[in-house]
Amino acid sequence: MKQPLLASFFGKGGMAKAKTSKPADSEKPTNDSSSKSSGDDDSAVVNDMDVDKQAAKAEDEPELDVGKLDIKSNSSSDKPATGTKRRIVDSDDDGSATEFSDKEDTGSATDPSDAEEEQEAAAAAAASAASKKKKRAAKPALKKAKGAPVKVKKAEPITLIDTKEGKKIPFLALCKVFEAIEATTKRLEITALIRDFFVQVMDIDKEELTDAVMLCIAKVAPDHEGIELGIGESILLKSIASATGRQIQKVKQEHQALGDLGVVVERGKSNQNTMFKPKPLSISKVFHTFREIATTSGSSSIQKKTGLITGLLGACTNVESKYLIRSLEGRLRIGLAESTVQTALAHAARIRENDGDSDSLAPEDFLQATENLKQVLSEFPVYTHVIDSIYKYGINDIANHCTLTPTLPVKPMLAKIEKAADDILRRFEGKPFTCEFKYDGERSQIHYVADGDETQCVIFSRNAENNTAKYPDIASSVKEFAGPNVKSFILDCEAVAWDKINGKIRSFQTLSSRKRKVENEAEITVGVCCFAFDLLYLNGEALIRMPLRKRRELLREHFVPVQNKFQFAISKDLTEVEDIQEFLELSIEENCEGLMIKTLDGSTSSYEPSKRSMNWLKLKKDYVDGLGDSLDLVVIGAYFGKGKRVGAYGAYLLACYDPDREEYQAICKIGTGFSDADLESHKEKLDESRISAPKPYYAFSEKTKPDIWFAPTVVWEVKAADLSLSPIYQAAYGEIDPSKGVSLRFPRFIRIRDDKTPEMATSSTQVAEMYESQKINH
DNA sequence: GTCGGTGCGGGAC
DNA sequence: GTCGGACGAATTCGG
DNA sequence: CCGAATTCGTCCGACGTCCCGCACCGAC
Repeated sequence: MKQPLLASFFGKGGMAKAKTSKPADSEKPTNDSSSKSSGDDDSAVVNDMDVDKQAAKAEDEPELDVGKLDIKSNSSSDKPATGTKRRIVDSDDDGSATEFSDKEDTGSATDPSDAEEEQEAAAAAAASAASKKKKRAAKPALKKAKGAPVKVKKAEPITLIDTKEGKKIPFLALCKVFEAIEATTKRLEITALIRDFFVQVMDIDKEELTDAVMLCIAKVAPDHEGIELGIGESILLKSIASATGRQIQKVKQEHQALGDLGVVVERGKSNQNTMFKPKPLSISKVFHTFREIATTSGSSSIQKKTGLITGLLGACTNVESKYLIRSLEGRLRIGLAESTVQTALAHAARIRENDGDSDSLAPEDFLQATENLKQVLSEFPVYTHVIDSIYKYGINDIANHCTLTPTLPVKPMLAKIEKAADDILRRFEGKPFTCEFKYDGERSQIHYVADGDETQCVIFSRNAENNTAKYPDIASSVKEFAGPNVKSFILDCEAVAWDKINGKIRSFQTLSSRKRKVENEAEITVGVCCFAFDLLYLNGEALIRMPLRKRRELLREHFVPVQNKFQFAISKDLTEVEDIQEFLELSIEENCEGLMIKTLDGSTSSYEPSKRSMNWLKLKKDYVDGLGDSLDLVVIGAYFGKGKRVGAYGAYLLACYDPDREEYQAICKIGTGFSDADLESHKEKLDESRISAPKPYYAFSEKTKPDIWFAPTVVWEVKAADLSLSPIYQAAYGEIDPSKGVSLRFPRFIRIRDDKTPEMATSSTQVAEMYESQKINH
C-alpha cells in the first residue's frame, strides 16, 4: 500500500501599554497582612470588600444476524456517536460461539459487503509489519486518512466475548478494539468503538467492566489512593529483553529506532516462534496483575515486577503485548484518553438502560448521560463506586448517590490561556469579573471535617494526589484560619513558599525542595503560606453550583487571614482594559505569575470542572508577544523523537555562548513550539551540519548528552517563563553559584534567527543577568 | 552489614 | 507546564 | 436562503526543568 510520506502541514495580538493616565483612584489592592502591616485580622481585609480587596471481531459470528450486524458507525449520524447499532443478542446459545484465536481471524469475520474496508484495515495492520522500513507509515494520522476518506468505516463487530457463565473476557478483545481505535483519528468513531465494547461487557459483569475501564484510562487506582505502577522505561526494557530472549542493549537500540516500546515487543515476539499457545489472558487477569505490580515494593521489588511483566508477556499474542506495554507506560497513545472513555461509558450505560437499543435515543439523551457522568466523576473520582451506582440507580440518577464529599478530591477547575488583556473584555462582554493574582506555588485543596472532637484534614494536589503528609503545618493551622462556626470545608488554595522573616514570597524552585513526607513539623525547612481563592464546600453543603461572588463572600466571611500562614489571594474587580493591564504589571511586581480572570455571576461562574473544562482565564506576561524572557540560542544537538515524532527529532539541545571562554554552554533542551513542518525542515537543515562527536568547546553534562551532535550554525529564538538554577546545565556556570549553571523554565521555540551567527547568540553573561534580574532571587 | 552515590519513577510546574 | 494538529460544532460568508 | 468556508472549542499527545523518595550497587 502506498503510505504517504510524512504529511506536512501549514499553518501558523499585542497588548496595549496602558500606563496612561488612569484613574488610579482607590483600589490599591492591599494584601493586608502580607508584608508589614499585617493587621491580620479581618478587619482591614474583609471590610473593604467592596473595593475589592484581597484578596474484533469473532471468527464468525454464528448467532448474529448479519443484517443487523453491520452497522455503520457514525458517519452520517446526526446523533453523536449513536451510529453504530449492533445487536448482539446471542448469548443464549452456548457461548462457544465466539471462540477466538489469535491468528488472523480478522478478515473472515465480517460481512462480505465490506470487504473493501476490511482490506483497508488489514492493510493498515499489515502495513506495520510489511512496510516496517518506513516507520512513518505507522503514524496513525496518515494511516487511514488517505485511504478511504470518503467512506466511513463501519464499526466492526468485535465479539471475542464469550458470554458463558464464568468465562472471563479476553484481553485480546479489548486489544482488538484498541487496534481499531488506533487506526482512526475520528473522534466520533473512537467513541463508538469503545462504547460498543462497553455495552457488551456491561451485560456480562460489573467487575470486568470496571477493570476494562481502568485499563482504558491506564490507571491502576484512583489518583488519591497513591497506588502507582512504579514501572518505567528501564524496567520495561529489562522485561522485554527477558521475554523475547534478547540482550537489553539490542532492545534499547530498537527502541531508539522505533520510538515505541510497544512496537518493539510486538516485533520481538513475532520473531519468536512459539511452540505452544499460551492460555489466553483475560482482562481481569491483566488488571489484577497490574495491581500486584503496583503494590510490590521493598528490596528486590524490581526483580519481582520484572518477573510479573515477563509472565504477562509470555501469555500475550503480538497485539496484546503491544498494548500491554503501552499500558504499563501509562499511556495507550491511541487517541483515547480519559475524557473520551467517560463519554463512551455514559453512552454505553444509556444504551443498556434502553435495552440495548440506541436508535430510539435522542442526542440529548446521550448528552445528558455524559454530562451526568462527567460531573459525578469530577466530584467523586472513584470508578468502582460510580460504576456500581450506575448499575444500582441508572446513569441518570447517579448524581444523587455520588456527591461531593470532603476527604475525596474534587477535580480542580482549570484556566484557559489568554494572550491579551483586550480579549478578556470581549470574552466577558459586560459581565462583571474579577482578577486575582496567580501565585507561583502548588495548587492545594484543603479538606476538613470535624465530627465532635474528631477532626480530619486532608490536602490534595492539583492532580488529586494526597499531599497531607507534605503539609502537616497547614493541617495544624486549620483552626487558626477557619472561623469558629466552621465544621467542615473544602478550600481551593495555592501553597506558596514563604519567607516569614521578610514576609515575602519565595520561588517555586524553593517550594519544590520541600520534603514530601514530613514526619515532624519541626524539621520543615521551607515554610509555606496558603493563598485561598475559592471555597467549594462549607458545613455540610456543597457550594460549587453557587456563583463565584457568593462563594467568595462565604470564604471571606468564614475564614481569617493568619500572618505567614493563610491569606486571601489578592483580587480586584475590574472593567477597563487599562486597569487589567496595570494590575497585571502589579502582580508581576509582586512576584506572581500573572492574573486569573473569572466571571462573578451567573451560571458560568459556578465551579463546574467537567462541564466546561476551563471557565477561567489566565493571563501571564510571557504569553504576550514581545514581553517575557526571550533568548537567541545555538542548536548543538538533537534527540530522536518518540511516538508521533518518530522519524523526526523530538527535541534539541541548545546552548548560549561564552565569548570569554570561547565555548558554547548547554542551557536547555527544547521540544515544543514546532509545527510539523518545522520539525521536518529543521531536521533537514541541521543534518547538514551533523558531526560525529561534540566540539571540544561544548560545555555539557553527560546527563543531557544528545543522540546527534551538530556544529554550531543555527540560532533560534526561544521564549521562557523564568530562569532557574540548574544542577545539570552549564550556562553561566559559576557566575551565580559555584557549582550550578542556569536553565530555562518552560522553553519553547519561537522562530529561526537567520540574521544571527552563533557568536551573536545570547551570551552567558546576559543569561546570568537575566537570572539576577528576577527579583525573587533577591 | 552499613553508607553514600546513582539512576529511575513520578509528581509539581 | 507549552504547544500544534485533528475533529466536530458553530458561525459567517457568498452566491 | 442554503451550502460552503471559516472560526472556535475540545481533546490528545508530543515535549521542557527540577525535585524528592526509593531501590540498587559498590566501597568500605
